[in-house]
Amino acid sequence: MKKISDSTISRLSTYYRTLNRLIDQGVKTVSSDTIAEINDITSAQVRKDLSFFGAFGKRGLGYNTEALKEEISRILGLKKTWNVALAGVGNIGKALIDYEEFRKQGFIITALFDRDEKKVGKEIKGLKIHHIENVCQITREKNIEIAIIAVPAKNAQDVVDQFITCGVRAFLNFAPITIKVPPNVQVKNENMSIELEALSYYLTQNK
Amino acid sequence: MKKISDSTISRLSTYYRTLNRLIDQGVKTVSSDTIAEINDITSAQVRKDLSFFGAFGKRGLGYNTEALKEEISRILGLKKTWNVALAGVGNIGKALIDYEEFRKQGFIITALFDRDEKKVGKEIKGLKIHHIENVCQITREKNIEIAIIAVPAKNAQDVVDQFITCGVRAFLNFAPITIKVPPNVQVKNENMSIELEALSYYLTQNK
DNA sequence: AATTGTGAACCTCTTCACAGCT
DNA sequence: AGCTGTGAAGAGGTTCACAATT
Repeated sequence: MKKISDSTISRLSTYYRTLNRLIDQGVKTVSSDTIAEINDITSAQVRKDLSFFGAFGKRGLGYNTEALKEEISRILGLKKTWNVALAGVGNIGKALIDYEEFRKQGFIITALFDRDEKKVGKEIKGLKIHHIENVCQITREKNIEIAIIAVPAKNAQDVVDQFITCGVRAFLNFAPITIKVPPNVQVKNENMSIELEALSYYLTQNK
Repeated sequence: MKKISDSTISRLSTYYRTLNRLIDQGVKTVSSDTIAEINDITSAQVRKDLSFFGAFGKRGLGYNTEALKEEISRILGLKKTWNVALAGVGNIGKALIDYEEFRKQGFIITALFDRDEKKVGKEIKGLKIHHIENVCQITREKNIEIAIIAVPAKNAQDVVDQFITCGVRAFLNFAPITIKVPPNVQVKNENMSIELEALSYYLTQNK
């Protein structure tokens, strides 16, 4: 399949949320123009993004909200639930365990890992904290497909490498460091300081 | 000044981290090639990014790590500390209060807000939780320049609007919704579900 | 000899604009 | 009449490749 850009994929996610909200409000049909306006983009962008995957609208009418939501859900692979491991049970990690939004979209944190002996063996929300050494055993048992990396920067590459040996191919990385992975593995970064620094840059330029 | 792309700015942040690490290791001089390799990009990209702001290297030699770090720090506006407000003291919000990385880069959370009467008046880490109604008073008192939005999606636009009336022009938004702002206001999004959904897409395509 | 700084070429993403369908 | 789907044009970002400098 033709390579679709990251921006298109992340916009599909926002359309998905938009559609959910519209459906909650009882809206049955929506135009690309309305979706665009809600998300501060152009309607051509919305139509182009969708066109990579098919022709889901009706000319003159727009899109059926329920049907389009289903299509996007299928495209993004949200028809199933995903078993997610969380490595690093610090501040950020603990907050993510309770993060409703993940669960709602079908991402279920089913395994916790840490390197700190004081934490290993304890439970959080009914989930036992495992030592990172046992990553392969647990990953197999729990059928983990995605790992969230919330460990300190200096350990992040190591931890990812271990998960990769166990066959995990998708990572959400919170450590402020570039993780190196082979081409068949995907890393998405969630680097909150980078965004704050962009704001700092903006305010500095526009004093 | 010529408009610099968001990607250039966020790469500057990663160069900044890279330089800090190199300096810690006692490295005095670095080439664009080394910086590139550490961050999995091309050396031309590194040089081009820096060239928008000046000529900081020496041909044949590379860049002085300490000097380049100072330059980037100045460009990004990290020479000062920034007073940051946090709206929404839920899971995510609480984790951010303790997030060392922010403080280290000079982003100091100095005011907390929530709408929940049960939380208002309480303290976390010595910071009193204020009602969102008092946002202008506190924002002025504490000289807030950036606000982190960690409230539920349905309240996010409202809360941002209130901050804008008080003169705040930079937002880090964790709510999974597109915030509308006038052109002189900047919003950066930290939407963790979007990244997970991109991983879900990737795994679904590459089964 | 090594490495920067940069115009030009290239590539990718976005927007335009309109034919085609409902 | 209204709105989609899309080829073509346009804008923007990345990489090339090499002259300039240490």
